[in-house]
Amino acid sequence: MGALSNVDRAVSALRQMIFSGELPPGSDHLETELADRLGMSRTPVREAALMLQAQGLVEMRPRRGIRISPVSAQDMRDIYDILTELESLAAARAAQAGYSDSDLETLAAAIADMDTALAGDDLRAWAEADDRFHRELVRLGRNARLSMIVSVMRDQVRRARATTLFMRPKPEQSNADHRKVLQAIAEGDARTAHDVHHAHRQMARDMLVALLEKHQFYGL
Amino acid sequence: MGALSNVDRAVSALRQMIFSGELPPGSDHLETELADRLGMSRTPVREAALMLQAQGLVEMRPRRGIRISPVSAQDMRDIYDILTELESLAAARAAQAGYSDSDLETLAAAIADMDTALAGDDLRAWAEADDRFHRELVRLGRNARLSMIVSVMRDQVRRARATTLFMRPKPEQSNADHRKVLQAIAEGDARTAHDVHHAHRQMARDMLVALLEKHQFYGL
DNA sequence: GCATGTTTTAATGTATACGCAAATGCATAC
DNA sequence: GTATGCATTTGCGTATACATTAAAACATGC
Repeated sequence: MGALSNVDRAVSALRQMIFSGELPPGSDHLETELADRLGMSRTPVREAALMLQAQGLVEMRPRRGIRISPVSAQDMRDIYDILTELESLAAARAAQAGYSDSDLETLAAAIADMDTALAGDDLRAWAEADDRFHRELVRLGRNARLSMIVSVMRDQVRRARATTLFMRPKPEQSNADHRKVLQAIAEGDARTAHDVHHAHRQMARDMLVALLEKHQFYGL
Repeated sequence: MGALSNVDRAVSALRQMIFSGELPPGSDHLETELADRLGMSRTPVREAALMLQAQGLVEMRPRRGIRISPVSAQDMRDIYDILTELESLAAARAAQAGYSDSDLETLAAAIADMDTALAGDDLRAWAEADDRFHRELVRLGRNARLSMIVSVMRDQVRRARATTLFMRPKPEQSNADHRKVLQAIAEGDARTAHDVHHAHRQMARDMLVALLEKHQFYGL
């Protein structure tokens, strides 16, 4: 009942190492090396790698090792395009679902937290609350598959954002958008929820891609 | 250099068995059973199952075996929603890409084939050409990740369509939509390409879901 | 009969063994 | 110095062994 298998541990550990930069994008690692590092045999490492491969975090290439996927500016463009469409759909569906104000508390709280973080210049806290907002938004859209796809895409975005967070303009407009989306959902206005969120994400996309291209973060 | 591994073979074989109905939705199968059936050991079967699980075709549940995922009407609704958004995005991007008429030949051919099939009442040929049209459309959108997600979703749709193909109205309107989309792409009209395709898919969704619910194909 | 605790069974998760083939290094020829 | 063929190494794909542990079967008490 210690319910977490070695495969689970390997998945978490590898994700952690990837997001922390301990395993840099583009680097190769032999199955044996990772197995030793994680203190287990090759089998669970291979299975974990297979799962991470399905999510686009690594690529397994025979004899060259497990490669941590690089994320180019082009990748980020593609990913944001998908994210934009699917999150906007979720926003529309959430509006149609007719949630009560209490159902929407989590969203409101996330917005408030972003304001606080912004006032205190705590970008890390802001990013966390921003993530929380978008995660909850998608959850409210009530489409399990969509949630899963979006979370995979968001993982990729997180990798890019880690590097660009401190070089971009303070996201002041951002929260105004969030508020509009929340209001539209509360009012059951699917069209507005969709369109506002769509524009919001498209803006974010253009900004991030511009930064990535300017600084040539091809590896990350 | 007989480059195809047992894992590859297992993936193809299992997919084939799933789509053909040899492994019916909702049925459970032990790893050992499948391994015997495919004439290999458990290892490649497990790895194949892991991949198919990532695509939502099976679920691995400890001690209960590998379950072929059932697809409920609700699942189909969710899947079509995703498909609709992503294909429409692809249509818009294709329109923006400024393809020449010769680039769009494959699309035109698929449409022509659908007409022929319809005239000859060959629904199977129609379904094949329809698939071809949508696959090419997505490809023209030039977003590899999006293509991958869409193809996973389409796999699920295919399972449902197999059963409903012969009980629905002849898809006569369908090709008119296809033509409009093609024309919009040729003219570089992203908005129209997007909207027409969006409406097209939404219609298909409603029809399929209605059929599934009417006939209670919960298992499939 | 039904519920509860105990034994048995067996499917899985993981480790390990091993052959093959790809990559690497080396020697030789030009 | 470069190229070609051969030998060597080694990482991976797969099979297999085995301990763990959830589920099933069973027995026992009410």
